[in-house]
Amino acid sequence: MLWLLWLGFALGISGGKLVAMSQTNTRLSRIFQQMADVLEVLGANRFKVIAFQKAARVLGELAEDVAVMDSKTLRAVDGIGKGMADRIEAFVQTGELAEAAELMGKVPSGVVMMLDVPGLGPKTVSVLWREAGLNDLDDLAKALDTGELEKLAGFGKKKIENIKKNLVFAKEAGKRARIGEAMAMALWFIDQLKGLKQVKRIEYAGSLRRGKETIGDLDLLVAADADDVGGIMDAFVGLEPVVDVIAKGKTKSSVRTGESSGAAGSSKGGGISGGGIQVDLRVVPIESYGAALMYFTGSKEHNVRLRERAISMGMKLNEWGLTKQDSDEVVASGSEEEVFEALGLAWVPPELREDRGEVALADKDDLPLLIELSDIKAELHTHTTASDGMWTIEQLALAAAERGFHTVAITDHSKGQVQANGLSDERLEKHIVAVRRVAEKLRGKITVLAGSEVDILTDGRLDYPDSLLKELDVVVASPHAALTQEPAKCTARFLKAIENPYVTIMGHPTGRLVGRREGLSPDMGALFKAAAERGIAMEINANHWRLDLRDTHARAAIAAGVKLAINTDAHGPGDLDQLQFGVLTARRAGVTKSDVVNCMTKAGLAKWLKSTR
DNA sequence: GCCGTTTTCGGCCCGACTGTTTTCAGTCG
Repeated sequence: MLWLLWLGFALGISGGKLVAMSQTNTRLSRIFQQMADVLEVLGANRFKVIAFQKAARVLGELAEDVAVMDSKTLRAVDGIGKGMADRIEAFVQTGELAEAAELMGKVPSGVVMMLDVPGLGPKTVSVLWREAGLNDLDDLAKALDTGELEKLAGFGKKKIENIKKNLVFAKEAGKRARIGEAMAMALWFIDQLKGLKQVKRIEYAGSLRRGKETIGDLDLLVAADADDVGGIMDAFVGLEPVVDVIAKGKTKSSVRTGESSGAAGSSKGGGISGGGIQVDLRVVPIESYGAALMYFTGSKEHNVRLRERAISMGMKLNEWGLTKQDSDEVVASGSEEEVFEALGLAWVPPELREDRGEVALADKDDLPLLIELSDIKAELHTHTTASDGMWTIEQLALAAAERGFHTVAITDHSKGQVQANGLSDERLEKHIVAVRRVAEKLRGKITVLAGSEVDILTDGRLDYPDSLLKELDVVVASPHAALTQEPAKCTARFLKAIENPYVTIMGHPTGRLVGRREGLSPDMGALFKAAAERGIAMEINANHWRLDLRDTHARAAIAAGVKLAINTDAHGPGDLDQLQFGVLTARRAGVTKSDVVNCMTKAGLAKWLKSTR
């Protein structure tokens, strides 16, 4: 029960309107972040700066549109107090925030952009602006060459060289790698280092361990004896993809990788992280491993919450362990479980460590039992050579069986997907026969269902007539075109599709591509309500380019009582491995196996499919 | 600016690394 309350609270669900990504929330989040930046350069109270940063973060993650939230609910949101609520309401009323405009007028935007240069913080930027008269990155580049900056206090040769070197990364700031890329890279680094005899334990931490859809930098944690640290650091910075050593110390090193390091294993060009990625390596003694893993996994906000709790209990928490405040006696440090327990908390799964109420739930031992990868027993969205896949029906079915699935649905594209060789009505009819033939052949090994990923046309009609859809076991209805439709229009479009009596799953509902395409912003609350009433499932498309529904949507979906489907949308070998990213996304949403149709037994799934008709 | 089973004022997490420093400030996560 408490869990559901938390869901409601975290999402701000109070009968309000739920949108994919509220324009108001996004714009205000951006404005508050800019205000925080300007305040920082102006040397404002740092807690005030933090308050603006937090408000920006909270608004960016909020699933409900602040424009339709009532005043009381707004003020109940963690991180939004009277001041922020007043600003939000003023912005909603007038469409602007005079205070923000005034603030931005005090510091040139080019000066604020200097904060994006790694190593340049508010203090340094303030000096460059006020004392050296630099107004933007171009000014900075020129000043670095003339040598005039050496006259400034605190500016030595090395510092100037570093700024010069880091200037190019200002443009890369904020660019993040998709989780699929980051995971491959992290595993590559771990593979290289785990063979060293000094390494007792190694794993990735940070936002990758938390399963975020994009990752800013890789965090690796190693357990080793103090005497062995030097050798490990040397090996780390000497690895082939490393092009720059940012820091190298006794317990911590940071490097940057090259643009096309073989480690990335990325087959698709473009995307978010055009350049390399920063990798941080932290080495601690095995006795501190648990505390260090917590520290390094974050999130920062979650850690702050735990440290505050430690203080209130007369203890101190850092990466070395949980200690008594007065005596420095170590209370817990070896494992995460021990540290959480000593704090009076249940162990919190990494995916929930975002300071969204999980500590309060852990305090009551009321955390949800999150879905696991091994809970998935069926794949309901796949493509074969009939449309744009690389597998034959049988190859695909056998691959699914090999993974221990009891059911797989073949769902090739519909005729509107010309570029993907979508099936005409006639071809689909023949395809169904072919699928049934394979199903018969593999009977006993795996259940093979005939399906289709049918396009939701721009007006909400489906790409096949009902008479044909009726013949299918699974109908995944997805948008592939008109992905810039107005929210109201696409909401109506999707509601109409959900009404179709033969739809079983709504596939990748926003059509976004992580870091590349924004996708649609339908009224998700309305879709979830309709889907729940119809009894159909909403998909978490597990492909790391999509992750659609995203985590916040999935959370809102289960709160609304909607069943979820986690599918890979597999087009060929290897794609079934994408399932892990869908499961991570679901876990971040607090999803349990009972929320997901792919976790049902064979009979249970068959019964559910029937129930959607 | 936010927040509160030590509450409406007085706090607000903690440590590593770097560079320019003779003991520390700035930045980062």
